[in-house]
Amino acid sequence: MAKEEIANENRPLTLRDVSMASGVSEMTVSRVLRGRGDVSDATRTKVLEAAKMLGYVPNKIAGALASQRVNLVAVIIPSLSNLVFPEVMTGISEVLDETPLQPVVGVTNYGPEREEAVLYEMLSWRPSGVIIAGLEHTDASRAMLRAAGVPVVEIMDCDGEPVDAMVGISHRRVGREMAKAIVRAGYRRIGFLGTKMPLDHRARKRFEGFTEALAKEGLEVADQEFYQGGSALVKGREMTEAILTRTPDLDFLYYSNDMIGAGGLLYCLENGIEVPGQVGLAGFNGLRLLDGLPKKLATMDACRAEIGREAARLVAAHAGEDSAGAERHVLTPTLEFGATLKRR
Amino acid sequence: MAKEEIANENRPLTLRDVSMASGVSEMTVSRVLRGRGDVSDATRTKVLEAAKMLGYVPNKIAGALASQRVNLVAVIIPSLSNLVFPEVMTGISEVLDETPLQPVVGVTNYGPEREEAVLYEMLSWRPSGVIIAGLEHTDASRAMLRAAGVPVVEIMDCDGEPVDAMVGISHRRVGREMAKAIVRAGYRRIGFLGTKMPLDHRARKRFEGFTEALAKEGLEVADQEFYQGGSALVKGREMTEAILTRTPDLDFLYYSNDMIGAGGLLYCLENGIEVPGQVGLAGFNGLRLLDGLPKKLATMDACRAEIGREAARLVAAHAGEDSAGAERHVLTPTLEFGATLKRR
DNA sequence: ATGAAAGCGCTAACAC
DNA sequence: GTGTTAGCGCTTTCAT
Repeated sequence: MAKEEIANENRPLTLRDVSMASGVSEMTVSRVLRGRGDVSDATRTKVLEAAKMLGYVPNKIAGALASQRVNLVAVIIPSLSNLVFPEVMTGISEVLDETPLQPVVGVTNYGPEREEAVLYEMLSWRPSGVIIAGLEHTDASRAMLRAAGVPVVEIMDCDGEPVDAMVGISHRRVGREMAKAIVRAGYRRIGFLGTKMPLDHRARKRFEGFTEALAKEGLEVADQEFYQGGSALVKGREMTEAILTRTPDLDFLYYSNDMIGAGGLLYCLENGIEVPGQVGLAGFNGLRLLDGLPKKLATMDACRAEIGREAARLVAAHAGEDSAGAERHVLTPTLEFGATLKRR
Repeated sequence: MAKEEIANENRPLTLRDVSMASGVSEMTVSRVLRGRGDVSDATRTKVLEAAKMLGYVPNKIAGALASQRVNLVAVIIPSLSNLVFPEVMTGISEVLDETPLQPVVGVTNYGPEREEAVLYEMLSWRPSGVIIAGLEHTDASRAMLRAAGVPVVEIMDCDGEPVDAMVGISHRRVGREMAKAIVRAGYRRIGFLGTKMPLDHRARKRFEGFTEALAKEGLEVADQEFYQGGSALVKGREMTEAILTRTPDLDFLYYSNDMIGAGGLLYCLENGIEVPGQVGLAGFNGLRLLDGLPKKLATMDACRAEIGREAARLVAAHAGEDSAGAERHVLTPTLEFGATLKRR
């Protein structure tokens, strides 16, 4: 009944409503609700009951404006459908769950302009920190990140200069290591299959590292194939068929991600191509999702969850400061031979 | 230089800074930046230049408090790793991109208490709408949704009573239709394989619909197997082996999702079990991700992207109102026979 | 077309 | 332990 008396108007409840319902000052109500400062048990109980009865939900907008504090961390990633990014998110959440901080996700679809817009939008909410994928951003984006006055952590990649802190792996190195392992295993006629996306800098760097290391061995990529969109598994099949038809003497196929690698693997198995004897295969990412395939694909782990965790730790550790202290964490992916790459 | 003079202190820029830099009142600066009201071209240019030079990013917290408007839509889902939810998100973004609204994601990990906490947190930012997965929520959550005073759309499911609007499919019906198709195709010894999760209400409803329809045909599930965690593809293999070992005369396996179904399919193919002659298989979801498998798995589409789009449309259409008009949109998934279910 | 004043709902800082 | 006062950075409203 008291409830109806008070909440009859259809406007959101405020601290004032709780204050009136409980007969306690707004300030004390605020203290109780935030668990700050000393409040007598009697008062606390009164307030809590009133708030619960009314169904009061605090207004964080007003709170944030008054306190100049926002417990949000902006997380900016290229895509959610890439599988890799949900795993990064999981790592981030894991760590932030132990703190008062909350992640808020923005998705750029691999568009630099879109990234700029998303970043602008998120910064306008004055988050306590920013975690952003990649080191390549527009000048305007970099300027915003620098001027944000909060910890900024660029993740996934470490081939380049971050604005503030950085947590990632070297994709150039991933490409190089894989090339070396392939050559060491005795393969010589090597094909590359990847995405067409010119904006996927990390895939590009892997390719560059790969060709560079091959060059050192006096080799070059014998043939290559690129795709865009569609089901990765299907594309992996199609590209594999195409490249092997065009260049039948290839003895190794390096895929820029595990999904297309899996498609290629299925194609080979179905067409009686012996793996890894006749043709060796390798991908990138270490997706657990694919664990149940007929053969385990050679790959290199992208350290996704760990990158998320470490980035979140950095932001949490530097929350309230104006930077993440320019820390640089370089993780080292391990090569998994699986059953598609000879162990030399 | 003017920049340094003004931005020397290390505090975020405000409208006032832009006002002083441009010699225009705060109010007019605000109008320019929001594109509201009549402002002369000369003034507009002056303001825009000043803002750009300073690198001013508006403070949405203050803006939201003053205008009592927040262009955020809370989207609450159980998980990001489920593959299904990123697709829903894609549908939502697609539609909201055409509006001033922005999605903000909260993840509950299938925990009702966690959902309650996430919802409370998001509502405290006073979003313009809420899109939330499922119809099952704690009493407190339902109370919050009812009291939110904004459009609320419950998605994915339509077997139950929504708080406000609802966009989804009937999982009971999905289970029933699949059972009917299986029986019609002549299968009689039917096994069920699914998640253990007692909190995945939609999986539970599919199972209920399935057994109910079988019962109408005088049949019951001959054996069942449940799993929890781990790689779904691997689990699919393991469970399939287990159930076929225990009950070798099964002639059909119904999986509660496509990933474990795919694992089962791979197991059967490798072990010389003829599909769909000796054993038929079916899953649920219609994941395009799996398109390149050796055989296409029978499944029913969950209409993920379309659900996202429709929910976003509803929220957008009712933005500013205090409900989404209790609309109910029931989508009808179609049965895809693939190559693992005989076409009767 | 532009400006001045008031206040959104909360919290910091300071009284008592 | 509790209350009072004064903003936080914007936008609304009303004046000019």
